[in-house]
Amino acid sequence: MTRFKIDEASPLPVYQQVKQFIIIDILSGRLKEGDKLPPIRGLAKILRLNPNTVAKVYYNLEDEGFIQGKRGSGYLVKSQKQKLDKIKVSIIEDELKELLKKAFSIGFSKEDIENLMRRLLNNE
Amino acid sequence: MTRFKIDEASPLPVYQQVKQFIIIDILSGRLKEGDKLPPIRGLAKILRLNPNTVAKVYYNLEDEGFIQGKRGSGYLVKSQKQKLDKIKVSIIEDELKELLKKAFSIGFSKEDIENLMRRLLNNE
Amino acid sequence: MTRFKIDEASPLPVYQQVKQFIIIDILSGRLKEGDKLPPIRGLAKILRLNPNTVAKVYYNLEDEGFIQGKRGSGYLVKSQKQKLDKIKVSIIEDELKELLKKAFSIGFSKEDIENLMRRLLNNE
Amino acid sequence: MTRFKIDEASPLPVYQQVKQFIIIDILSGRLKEGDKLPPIRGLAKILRLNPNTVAKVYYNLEDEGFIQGKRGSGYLVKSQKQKLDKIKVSIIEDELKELLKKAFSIGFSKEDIENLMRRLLNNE
DNA sequence: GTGGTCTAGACCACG
DNA sequence: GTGGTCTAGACCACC
Repeated sequence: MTRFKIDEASPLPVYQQVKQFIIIDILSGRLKEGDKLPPIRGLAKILRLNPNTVAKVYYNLEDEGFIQGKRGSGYLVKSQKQKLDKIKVSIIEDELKELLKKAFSIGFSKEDIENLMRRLLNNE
Repeated sequence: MTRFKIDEASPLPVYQQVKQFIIIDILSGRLKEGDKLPPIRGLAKILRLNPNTVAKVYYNLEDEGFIQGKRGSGYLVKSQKQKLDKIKVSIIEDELKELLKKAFSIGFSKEDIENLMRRLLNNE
Repeated sequence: MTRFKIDEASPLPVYQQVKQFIIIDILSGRLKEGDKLPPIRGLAKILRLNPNTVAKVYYNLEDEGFIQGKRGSGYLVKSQKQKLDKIKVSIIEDELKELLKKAFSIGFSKEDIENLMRRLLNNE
Repeated sequence: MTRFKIDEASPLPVYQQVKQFIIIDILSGRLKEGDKLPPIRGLAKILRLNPNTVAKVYYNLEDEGFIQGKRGSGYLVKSQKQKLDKIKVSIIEDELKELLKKAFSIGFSKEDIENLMRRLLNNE
């Protein structure tokens, strides 16, 4: 469960990476509503991070409504199934929009993008 | 020329934002080989930034081969036409790959993505 | 009897919430001198709490003189009628003083408060 | 500016106390839109706290929309004047409602409360 | 000089 | 055993 690798070289701060991994686990359904997250200190040990760093991840996720801390008994996955699909689509859609905007602004045509997309989707 | 807005709230550092804008201007052809970039202090004043910040952008762009500083006469756009197309494609391709990876990992199917893409390309 | 809801999200610890509810029951007269409190394990089961948590509540209430534990026969409500009115007033008075202090410090006038008070007292 | 005293004995965590003080300063107008907050390390030194503790306060206030961090140049007060009155009223109103609820539930009458209020408002 | 991230580790409240 | 708070101090990115 929650098996992932920290990229030391990444410009993205460690705590953001861990946060991303957990969000993806929730959105993909690998972590379901009511599931218990690993304890802060436990996860910290596994990832060889300082407990404070993992705590920061959990605070963040709680702020954003993905998980819910319970005094003395850990964190549970909170998000309601109905909302998940909407979140998923909007995350991807927003990023894709940005990317298209950028592509157009540097001179890509609609066809260029369609071709690139087709190539990527069929190659991997 | 080079008219853009800094997003104070963005997690992207200011100097990265400015750098992005200039690269896009070059890749799009709005800034052509040999064009003179605005002087550091001038651009800094327009954008209400510290000159150090703009200087950092120019050093970066010079490092990456987009522009060329000339003692006493400012910075000129440098890049050779042949390279531009390659750069353009690889920038967009890399980001698109990342995005697709993410989409798949949270459960999108190939069809989901094709549908989303079609919708975005036709709507705006 | 003693029917209440724990607010998991509250910053107030669970045991404090339970304690508050019982004190209010005593001050309001719903629990009278000599009444028997539910057994620790029984109340814990009803509230879906750890018995330790309920035990802590009872120890606290005993410390503060509201109830009295009797070996083998549970806890009884203890407090003497004379004291109750004084306690009631001082609890409310202390909290109200704090609130007024706060209101004044952020710029409320005496009239603002009187108006707010009137509105609340007549509306609900 | 921002002159306050930490209550070591308070059950309220230090960082919450500092946060409260700053919010009150903003709501009262002592800190106005655009004002610069003391640097994290500076305030930490004055209050004899660890910089991390003050940083937590600032992160919190930023989350709640009261202030806005600017990379490398500190935090500014953000909140828009129009909103302030609304926030002020709702903070006090919510707390007052809770208090009245409690008072009624332990047997206070409307008159009891009006009398208490009158006494407090005229005494101090 | 300023904030952002991270580590190491202590102490306490809660369940 | 679990999270919450706090300290001390390091290192880096940004302005």
